Amino acid sequence: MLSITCKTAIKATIYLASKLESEQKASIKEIAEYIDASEHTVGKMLQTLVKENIIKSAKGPSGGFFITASQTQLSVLKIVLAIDGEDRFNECGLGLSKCSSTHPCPIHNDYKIIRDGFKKICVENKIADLSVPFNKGVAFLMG
Amino acid sequence: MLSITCKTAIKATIYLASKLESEQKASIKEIAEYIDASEHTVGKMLQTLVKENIIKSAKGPSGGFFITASQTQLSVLKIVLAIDGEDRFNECGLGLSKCSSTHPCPIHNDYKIIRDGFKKICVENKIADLSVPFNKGVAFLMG
DNA sequence: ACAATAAAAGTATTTAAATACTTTTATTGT
DNA sequence: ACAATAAAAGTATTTAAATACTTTTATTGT
Repeated sequence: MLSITCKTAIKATIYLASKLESEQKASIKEIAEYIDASEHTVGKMLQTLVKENIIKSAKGPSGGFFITASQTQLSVLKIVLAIDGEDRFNECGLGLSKCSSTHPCPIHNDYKIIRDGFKKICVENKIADLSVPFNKGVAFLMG
Repeated sequence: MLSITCKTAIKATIYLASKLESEQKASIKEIAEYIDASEHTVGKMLQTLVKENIIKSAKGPSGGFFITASQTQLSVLKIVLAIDGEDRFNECGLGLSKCSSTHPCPIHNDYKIIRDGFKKICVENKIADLSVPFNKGVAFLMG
C-alpha cells in the first residue's frame, strides 16, 4: 500500500515525536539505527520531510532533526503525500483503467470503501496519535 | 496494493472469461492489445497462470489461451496469490515491524479491518463475477 | 513428411526504487 | 579565526520489477 521509503518516513517521524518532550535532537545515524534502516536512505528521506515542513533540522554541532509540538498535530496523510504522492489513493484496486464512478468496474464500490478507509486512517491519525513519550517505550518501532 | 503484473493478470483473466461463451482461444498478441500491455510481459505472466491452473493453453495453430467454466469459479484471490504471493495480505500498513495482535501498533486494528476487507473482496469475487459476456462489452478493461 | 503457427522457456535489457558514496554548506564551541 | 560537527546536496551504484528478445517445443493442416 505504501512504499518502503514512506513507511520509513512514518517510523522516523514517530521516533522524533517520541522525543518531543525531551527536547533532544536526533542525528541521521541515531534515527537510522533506531528504526533499523539505511543511514543513506534515511538521510535523503528526512530532507524531503524538512522541505515539506513536517519536521525541522539544524546543521552543525549539536544539530540534528526534531519535530515541534505543532508539527505533531499534522496528519499521517501529510507524510504519505510528501513521500508517495496523491496517486496512492486514486487507483482502481484491480487496475481496471477505465474504472470510475460513472463507469464502475464490478468491484468498484467494494474497493472504494477499502481505499477510502485507508485514507481515512491516514487523515484521522495525527503524528502525535501514533507516538508515545519515549520513556513509555517505542518498541514496536524497532525491527 | 497489487503489483502491475498482478493487475495485468487479473485483466487478462477477465478478458479470457469474457470469451468463455464464444469458445474462442486468444493469442498473447490479442490479449496484450486488448488490455493495452506489453506482449512480452503478458506472455510470461500467462505462463504462470497456466502453471497455477487458473487458465489453460494450447500450442500450435489455432492454439492460444482460454479459460474453462469451472476455472471461472476460482476466486480472484487465486490470481493474486499466484502472482504476488501471500505476503501482500500480511504487512502492517505503516510498516511498523514489531506490530502484531499481541503487540499492536496504534493503528493496528484500524488497518487490519482495511487489509482484511481487501482480502475479502479478493476471496468473495469469483473470476466469473468480474466478467460479463463479451458482447455486453468489457470496455472497462481497456486502457 | 513438412511448413506454419503459437505457446514455452531461457536469457538479456531497461526502468524505477532503494541504497551507497562524496562533496558542500551551515553552525557551534573554543 | 578555526576545527569539529552534522545536515544538505549532488552523484553513483545496486536491486527487483518490468519489459524485450531469441530459441525451442508442440500442434495443426496440407
